[in-house]
Amino acid sequence: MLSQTAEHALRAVLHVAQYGSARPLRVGEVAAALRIPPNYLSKIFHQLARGGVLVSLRGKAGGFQLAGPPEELALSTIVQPFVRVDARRRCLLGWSQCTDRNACAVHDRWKHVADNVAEFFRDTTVADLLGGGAALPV
Amino acid sequence: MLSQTAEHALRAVLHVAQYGSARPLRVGEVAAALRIPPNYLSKIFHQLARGGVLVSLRGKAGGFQLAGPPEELALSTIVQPFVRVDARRRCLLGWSQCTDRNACAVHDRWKHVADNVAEFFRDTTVADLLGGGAALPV
DNA sequence: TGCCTTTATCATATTAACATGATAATAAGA
DNA sequence: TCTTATTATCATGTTAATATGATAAAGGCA
Repeated sequence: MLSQTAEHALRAVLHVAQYGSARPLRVGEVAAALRIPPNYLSKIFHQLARGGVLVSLRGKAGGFQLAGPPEELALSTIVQPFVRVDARRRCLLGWSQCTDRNACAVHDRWKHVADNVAEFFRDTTVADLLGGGAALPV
Repeated sequence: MLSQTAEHALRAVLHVAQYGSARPLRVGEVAAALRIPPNYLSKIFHQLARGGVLVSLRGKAGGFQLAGPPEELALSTIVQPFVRVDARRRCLLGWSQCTDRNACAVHDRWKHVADNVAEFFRDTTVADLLGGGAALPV
């Protein structure tokens, strides 16, 4: 469902949201906690910073923190830089001209399912997940 | 959502279902109609035959046909040989031990969405799509 | 049997995702 | 200013998905 990279991003942002409110978290700390290759996570964090999800602080006592309140951070925002927005992929059969008006054979049935997925990512925030009381996986 | 290979499989099986009732369709015909590389489709068809979706006939007047009635052919059956069944992937956060009892932070919310997707593939048949009257994309 | 057409299979190339390693730039503090 | 800790960036390696090319095997038919 999500690429490995997007999954790393999601887990890492949740980690920062949970443990990074007092001080910025270093890439190395987060990478070790989540078993993500440090250099790889470094680039993911950099992209998240460019995307406005995290802010970075260089030098001693530096690291990454959430750029805004968890209540306003949707999962779709986190994942967005890592999913290629490919028009072909919006139709199950890869038909680029597939719209409501000009529908492919699976369009109507698939639309409900796809919309459901999109809503999940759009409407679920980091705060929703942290508030639930469920533990974050390691 | 689907890999390129699974998408090819789906489109090709729908094509066979629509045009292959009178006689078997050759790989080359289907590949040309759907703009899928012939050698690539050949292997996809072979896998579909091994998976019981298609039957193959060699030699002159050979080709591929549906192995059973379209009413009994679910999309999940077609796609199954081409999606790796990876336990890690069943949890959005990649947590391999994520179950209803031992849930990750997104488990409950994600479960509904994922179940919805699984139901779509399980409950939608080839007949459902052909009967709708909508054109098949090329 | 011999020929043609088709699927079956093996070998290899291409591309993108995933990951690692090394170095540069930046910031804080002694 | 110098050292150290950190992010930023460049270069490269690895792996899996995607795709191509060539040959082998099988079936139908004169």
